[in-house]
Amino acid sequence: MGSPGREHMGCTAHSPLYITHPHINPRVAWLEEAEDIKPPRGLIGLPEVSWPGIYVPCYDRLVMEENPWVLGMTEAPAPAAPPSRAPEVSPPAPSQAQDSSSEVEGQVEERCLEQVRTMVVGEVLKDVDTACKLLNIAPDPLDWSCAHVQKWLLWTEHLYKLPQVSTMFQELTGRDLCSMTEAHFRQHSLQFGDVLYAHLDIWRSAAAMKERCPPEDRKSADDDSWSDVMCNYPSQPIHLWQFLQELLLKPHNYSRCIRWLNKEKGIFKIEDSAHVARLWGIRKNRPAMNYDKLSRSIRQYYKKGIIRKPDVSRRLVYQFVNPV
DNA sequence: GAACAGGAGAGTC
DNA sequence: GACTCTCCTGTTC
Repeated sequence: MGSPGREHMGCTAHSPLYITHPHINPRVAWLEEAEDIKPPRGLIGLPEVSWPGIYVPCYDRLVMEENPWVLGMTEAPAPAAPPSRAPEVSPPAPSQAQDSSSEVEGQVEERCLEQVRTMVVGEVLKDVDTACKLLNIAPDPLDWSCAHVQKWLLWTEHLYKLPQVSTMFQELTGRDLCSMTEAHFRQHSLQFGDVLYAHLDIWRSAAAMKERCPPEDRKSADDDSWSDVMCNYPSQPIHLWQFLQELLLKPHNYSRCIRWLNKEKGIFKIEDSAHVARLWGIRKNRPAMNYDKLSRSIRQYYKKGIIRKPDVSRRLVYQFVNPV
């Protein structure tokens, strides 16, 4: 990708993500610094749902709760490899035994880290994919128009509860953004320039990774999210009902704001009306969108037979006439 | 007070 | 013309 600011990203013994992918963001690579875990400035406060592999609590959860195998492997290393010689061979000297045991532990740790790395990178890519689909923008910031940049800024503002920063980056294309250094970002927004720079860097890293690792190679990891992006690009206008279905199909990310009550019947509930309206506003570049307007648009579907109220009408509950 | 229902006009593609 | 946004009034929960 050859973006500025990438030159400093050297590969070090303490940056395993670099080993997996030499262009990965250094702000992501801090993950393995287990002894001094603290998020970089740019990632403080990232919501778990959005970047589950990056935020420290998520990393803990990933490793300890969702993947007990990691814990198990760390606490009880796999048995040592069988001896290569006959049993009568005298046991190794204490120092040798220690060496071989620490070597095995090292290998186990290495394996654990490798698997965690793969998961983290996979999560980052998946979340970038999801955002691309929702915003209808390309995964690579270099391809963004001024409108795409504004969408991404609004999205980032919303997701990470930043104050309004999009106005400070007007009239800039994705290429312009990518040519800016962190100092330039700070010039536009003294307080949050570095945060935005960090997020943009994650996107650039993800795009670089996709370039190096084409879809065929990643099929086993997350083929559905990848094909999502490929099917939705280039940009196509989206209908509200399609957008709602997209959210419903990503329960991992959006079940807190919208979820199925009965998927077979197409009945869903909007749990957080303001959030859904905000997402729709970002998607359509309508900052003034609210639930009142969104629900009016939903009601337009009544006549068209796309959405209706379920037989037992409940607040914030709707039904697709033709379930997914 | 929030959600719901629907009319009406305007904007965008 | 289709689709959505926006504003509005009135009703229901």
